Amino acid sequence: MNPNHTNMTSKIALVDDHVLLRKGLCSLIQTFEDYEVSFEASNGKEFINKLTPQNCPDLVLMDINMPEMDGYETSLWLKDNCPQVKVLALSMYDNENAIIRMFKAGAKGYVLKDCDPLELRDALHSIVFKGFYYSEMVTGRLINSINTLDREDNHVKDLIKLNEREITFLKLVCSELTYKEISDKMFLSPRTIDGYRDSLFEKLNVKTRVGLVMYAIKYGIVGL
Amino acid sequence: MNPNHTNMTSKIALVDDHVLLRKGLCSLIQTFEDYEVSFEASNGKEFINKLTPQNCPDLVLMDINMPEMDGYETSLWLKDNCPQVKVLALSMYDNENAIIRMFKAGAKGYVLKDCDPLELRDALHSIVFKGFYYSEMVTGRLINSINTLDREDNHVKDLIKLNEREITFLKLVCSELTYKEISDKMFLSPRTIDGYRDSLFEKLNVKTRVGLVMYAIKYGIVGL
DNA sequence: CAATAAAAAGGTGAAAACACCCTTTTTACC
DNA sequence: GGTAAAAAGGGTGTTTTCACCTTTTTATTG
Repeated sequence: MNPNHTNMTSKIALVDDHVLLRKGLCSLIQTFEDYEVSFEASNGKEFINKLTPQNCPDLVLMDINMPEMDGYETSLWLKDNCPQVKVLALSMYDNENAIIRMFKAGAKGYVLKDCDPLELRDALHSIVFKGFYYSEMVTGRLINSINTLDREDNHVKDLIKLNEREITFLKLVCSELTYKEISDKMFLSPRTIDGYRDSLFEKLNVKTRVGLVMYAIKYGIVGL
Repeated sequence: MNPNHTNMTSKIALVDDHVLLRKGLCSLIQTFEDYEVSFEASNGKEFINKLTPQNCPDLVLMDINMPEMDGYETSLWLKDNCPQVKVLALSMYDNENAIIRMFKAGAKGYVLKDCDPLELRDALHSIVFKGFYYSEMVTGRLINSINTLDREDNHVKDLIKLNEREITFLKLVCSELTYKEISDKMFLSPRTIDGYRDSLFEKLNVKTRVGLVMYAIKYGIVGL
C-alpha cells in the first residue's frame, strides 16, 4: 500500500441540478482535508460532456432526480465506461426502491441531502478507503426490503424490469399530456402507447393512469 | 446615514431542514464579504427557540417547506414579533402561490434553491441595502397573477386554503377510484364531485386529474 | 432461411373524464 | 324574515381513457 495514501487528495465531481446546493457542497467539501472538487455539472449529460481523462474524478457525488439525464442512467454509464470512478448517491428521500436502484446502477453509497456534514465526510472517507459506504439507514432499508421481498408481488423486480422507453413513458404519464400527445412526443403510434400503458397496468398491478402516476412517484421514477 | 454602513457585516440566520444544504449555504455565505452566519435552525420552531436579543440576525434565509413550523408561519411570527428582521424566502419551486404567500407573510425576497450563488449574493445585498429583492422571476410571476389578484381580495388565500372536503376529495382523487365511486364514498352526488373537480382545476391551475394528483403530492396533501 | 418472440400499430366500443350551462338547497348574515 | 352567497345537484355532449382482439414489422436465433 502506498505510504502516501493518506496524504493524497481525492478528486470529487458534483452532479446536481440545484446550483445553490451544488455550490454550497463545493464550499463544504473544500473545508474537508484531502478532498478537492474536480468539476461540477447540473445533470448527467453535462457531466459526461465535461468528463475528460484529465479531470476524471475519483468519486462522483450524484443527485438522483435531474433533468436531461438522471442519476440512475449516469451511474450506469459510469459503470460501463469508467468503472474505477465511484458513485456516492445523493438524494432527498430515503426511498427504499431508489436506494436499491442506485446500488444496482453501481453506486457505492447513498446519503440523504439532509444528513449531517460529518456523515458526508465519513461517507467520502469510507468510499475512498474502503470502496463503499453502507450507512445504518441504507442497511436498515435493505433489510426491510429483504423481508418483504419474496413474499408475493415483488415490486423491486418489477421496477428493474422497466426499460428505457417505459420509464420515458411513465415520466410523460405524470404530466397533463394526453396519450395522443405522449405518442407524438415519443414518435410512436397511439396504439403502441396503448400497449405500453396496458403492459404497465399489469406489471405494476394498477388499473388507471392515476395508479401509474402514484407508482412512478412512489418509486422515484419521476421527481416533483 | 452611518458612514460605516458599507463596512458593517450583516448577520444572517439559516432556517432549512436539509442539513447539508444548510451547512453548504453556511460555507458559501462565509465566502461572501460583509456577511456572517449568526445561527442555524432546521425549522421555524427551533429558530424561534434559538432566537435571542444577542444573536438576533439582520436577515433570515428561510426555507418554505419544513416540518414542525414552516416558512409561512415563521415569517408571520417574525412580522409580528421582530419586524426589523428581514426574511429572504428560499424555495425549491417557482410556484406562484408560494411566492405570493411568502410575500404576504412579510418576506422581502424570494430565491430558488437552484439559483446562481451570485444571485443569492445580489439578493442578500439588495435586501440589506434596499430592503427588498424582487427578481425578474418574482415580478414575472406576480404580473402573471395580478389579473386574478384584484378581482377578489381573498382569491389568493382561497387558492391555498383548501377546505376539509376538498382535501378529502383530493386524497380520493389520488386513488384508482372513479369520480362516481368517490361521490359514493363522500355521500355526494356525482355532479357535486364534478363541481369540486372543476373548481380545483381552476384554483390549482391544472387541467386534468393527473394534474390534481401531482399537486396533491407536491404539496403534501397526500402521502405516498 | 425459417421459426419464433417481441415490439409496434390498428379497429372498435364502452366507460370515464372533462366542459358548459343551469337549478335547487343550504348557510350565513343583515 | 329577506337576501346574498356558497354548496350541492342536474342535463348533455365531447374527448380521453381503457379493454379486447387482430395484424404488421422487427429482431433473434437455431
